[in-house]
Amino acid sequence: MPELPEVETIVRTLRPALVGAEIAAAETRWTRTVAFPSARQFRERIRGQRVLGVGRRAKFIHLQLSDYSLFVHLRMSGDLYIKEDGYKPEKHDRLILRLASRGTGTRGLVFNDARKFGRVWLTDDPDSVVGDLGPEPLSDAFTPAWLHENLRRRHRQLKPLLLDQRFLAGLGNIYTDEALHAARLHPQAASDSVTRKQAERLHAAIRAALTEGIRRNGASIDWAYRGGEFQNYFRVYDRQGSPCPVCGTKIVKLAVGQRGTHVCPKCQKKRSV
DNA sequence: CACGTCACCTGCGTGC
DNA sequence: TGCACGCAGGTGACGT
Repeated sequence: MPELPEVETIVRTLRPALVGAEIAAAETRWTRTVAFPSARQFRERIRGQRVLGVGRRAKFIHLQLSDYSLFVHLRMSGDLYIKEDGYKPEKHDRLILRLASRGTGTRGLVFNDARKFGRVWLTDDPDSVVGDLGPEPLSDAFTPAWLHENLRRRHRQLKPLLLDQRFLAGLGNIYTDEALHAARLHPQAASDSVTRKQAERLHAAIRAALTEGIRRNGASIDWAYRGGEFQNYFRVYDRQGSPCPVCGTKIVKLAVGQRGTHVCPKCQKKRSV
């Protein structure tokens, strides 16, 4: 589920509660959730680690620990939250880190994930997890010139390329559809057909969609507990049959690279505008 | 290299 | 009500 803005929202929520806490023990309730190392080594190594910082790289949550980096990827249905003392593990809790914080009792950092796609890594080599990612779309490295140049370097459909985390890191299905609509580009347009001016529009649209998503605390679909409200401001995503906010034409849903894709057939033409 | 297909999983909405 | 089916904020391994 979560894309960059949802992950950022989670990071901002967790940071004040986690920084300074000590991980007293780990309970692995679905061992495949631990991508690296083995579940047993994970439990051994993480015990006694202190949380020095909480950050984000693309859709990865990054906990800087005393001796390791802990990365969490929520994939489609994962969530990460603090549970207070005395909670009972719930149905889809896959990993629980028991926390010993100054003054308080034993809280838990819980990784809940209905579909079991989410993964965690505990490593002293961050690049082994996030080393192949493209630039952060909200960083200075992501410029209109960079986007234009690198779009032209490939011959790909725009949307699958924007979803490719090695190309650009953080976009998912929602924000890609939203950005392409705002930029008036068709998701199946060839990346090397994008003009300088179109790349500038796309760059601005990507930044705007993500920034707006963060400002609204992300989107909550089947996921109300975060209080995100970006879903109330979708231009095209999940709005098939409803009017385009720009021209009133009915939004159409198609499949692009096996992903549900939402476009305004009038605003977004395959052939350049 | 680009793209299609399937796999990984569970839950929910829809339609019969 | 029951049940089959399709679809879901993601990614990665294949095959062509």
